[in-house]
Amino acid sequence: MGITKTDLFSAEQNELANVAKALAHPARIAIIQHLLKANACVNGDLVKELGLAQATISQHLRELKTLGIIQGTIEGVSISYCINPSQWARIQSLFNKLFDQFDSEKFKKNCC
Amino acid sequence: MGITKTDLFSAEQNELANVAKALAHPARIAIIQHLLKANACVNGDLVKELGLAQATISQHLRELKTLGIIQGTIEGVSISYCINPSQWARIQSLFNKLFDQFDSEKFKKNCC
DNA sequence: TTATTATATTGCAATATTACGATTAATATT
DNA sequence: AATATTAATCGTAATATTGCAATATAATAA
Repeated sequence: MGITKTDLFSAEQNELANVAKALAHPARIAIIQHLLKANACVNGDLVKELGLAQATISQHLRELKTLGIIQGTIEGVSISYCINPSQWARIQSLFNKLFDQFDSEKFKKNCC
Repeated sequence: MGITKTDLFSAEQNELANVAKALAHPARIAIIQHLLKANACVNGDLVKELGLAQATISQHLRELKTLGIIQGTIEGVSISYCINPSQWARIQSLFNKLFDQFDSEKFKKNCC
């Protein structure tokens, strides 16, 4: 089918899965890393940085924007993008909540 | 196309994207959470826990196994699953490396 | 052996994703 | 106004993902 049965899972499980999906492409990882490194706004020179077509980059940017991970502000003809700090913090906490469920000590004794 | 141009990106970017892809489905999140919560091996009663068909669960388990996130050991007729602690730690560190690139102080002053 | 139980694999349909050329819309420059 | 620049959107092709019924496989039980 190719369609996910979201109703079977909790809101948090679905949200985490959606965030993970946003990170599930190296181009989007690269875009995020670029914006994190710049520590500020960056014009759409991403097309030159990554080796993908303008339309493709634009599509990846839209996905990240849809999830609120990045913001874009118009700057004349071009557009400046940056990480949305609060959403990025939220994503970090979502992942940390998952990672924190892991107790490595118990696993050492108990695991198959 | 539906095919990712992995050659344009670094090994680490591709690995992180692949790990994110493994987490990019609520059923796989739920499976991982279940195994983390148990803190031990769990027989394949996941089919009853989640509301998906046996074939579907088996497919999700295979994806997680392929990435080394979970392990399965045969236990008579059934199979016991658990988190692979070292791979889980590695995944955690991959994400943390990404999150650590974010300097919230600089963003407060500088962002668009 | 035969049946039962648990899981994996196969095959398929429906939908999603990735990528890009072409086009469009908006602003700048001349 | 005419042209150039930048980025979004549309349309389309190729491939991937999700889900399940049906079947296969493997181990145990009767």
